[in-house]
Amino acid sequence: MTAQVPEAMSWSTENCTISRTMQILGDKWTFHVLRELFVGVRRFEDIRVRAGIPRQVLTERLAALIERGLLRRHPYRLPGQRERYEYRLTQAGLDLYPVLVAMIQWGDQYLPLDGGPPIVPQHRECGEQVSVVLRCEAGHEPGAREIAIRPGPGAKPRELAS
Amino acid sequence: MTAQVPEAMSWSTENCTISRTMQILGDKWTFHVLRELFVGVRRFEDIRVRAGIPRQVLTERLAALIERGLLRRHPYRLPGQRERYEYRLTQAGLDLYPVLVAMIQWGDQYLPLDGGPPIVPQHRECGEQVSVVLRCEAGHEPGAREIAIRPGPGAKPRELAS
DNA sequence: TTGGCTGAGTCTGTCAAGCGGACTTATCCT
DNA sequence: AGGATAAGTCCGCTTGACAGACTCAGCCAA
Repeated sequence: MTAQVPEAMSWSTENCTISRTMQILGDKWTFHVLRELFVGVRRFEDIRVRAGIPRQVLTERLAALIERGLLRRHPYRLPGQRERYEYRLTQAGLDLYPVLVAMIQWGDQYLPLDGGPPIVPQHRECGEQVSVVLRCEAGHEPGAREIAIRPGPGAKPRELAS
Repeated sequence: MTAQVPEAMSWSTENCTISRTMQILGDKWTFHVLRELFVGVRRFEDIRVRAGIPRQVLTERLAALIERGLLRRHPYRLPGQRERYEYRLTQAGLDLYPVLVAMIQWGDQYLPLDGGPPIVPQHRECGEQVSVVLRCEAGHEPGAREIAIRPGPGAKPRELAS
């Protein structure tokens, strides 16, 4: 029943895609910032208040997301005020939609609220709800137990130095 | 061009599904732990070494994930050793596959490695690579710019107390 | 032209959390 | 009895989060 030595034990974790992605996203606040941008809130002060982030942390996270290419600063000007900047998702940022939608979907299933889901991703054109689906190249849509995460071409054998 | 007041500004963030999901997953280490479990590494010491997590932190994270219902402890016994416990994903945990796969997919696209992807999710039956797809109820598969995250039935108006 | 307002920060001191390394416990083997 | 091992617990240091005060630039109204 118990695999004596799981296959993965022979492979290094140092270049794992999940780790590398988590170095960018893997922070309590980063997802809150992204959520705000995805729902259309783009200004420093609005993001800060809605997400409840300490200013300093927000400053730092926005800078990091810009540096990583997920956001860009965009000048705007309200009538009778000076020019300021808002933050917008780049294509790389927008391509996190599947991650966000998958998280919403999981949360709605396992942490449901009485009143129903508070936020819903929808297709702009038809107004229908959007969800994520797992699909293999052959067109099957496997359930969770039919999937395995295996080493790929870039996998490195693990060093077993003490 | 700039939305003067984004629609989302009128809605509360307090019960947001992403926040609630992030209260469980939103931690630098939790995803590393989940990755190990998804690739089949289940034992405390193996997880600790591979993920490079401080023992204390691992202890705490495993306990939290168990309490939240994503993992369960499962007794095992190696020949000539006493009984110990390993950690396995529950159905709720396995249902995070779409989140993990979406993250791998994003990482492979935007943080590619020379040697190709180090880990690949595949369909056990046919061996083909699995990816996530966004799909609406009407069967369309919208791109990132065709999606909007809108308030749903459970959305609460925001309190504007200072 | 002075003074106030506002958005977007920076500065500062406190306190919790992460961290590496040493120590502990329980069981099995020789 | 002595040693090995998995899974922790304990300890002190350092890093980061946090709240709250302060700054800065440009615009407005008086």
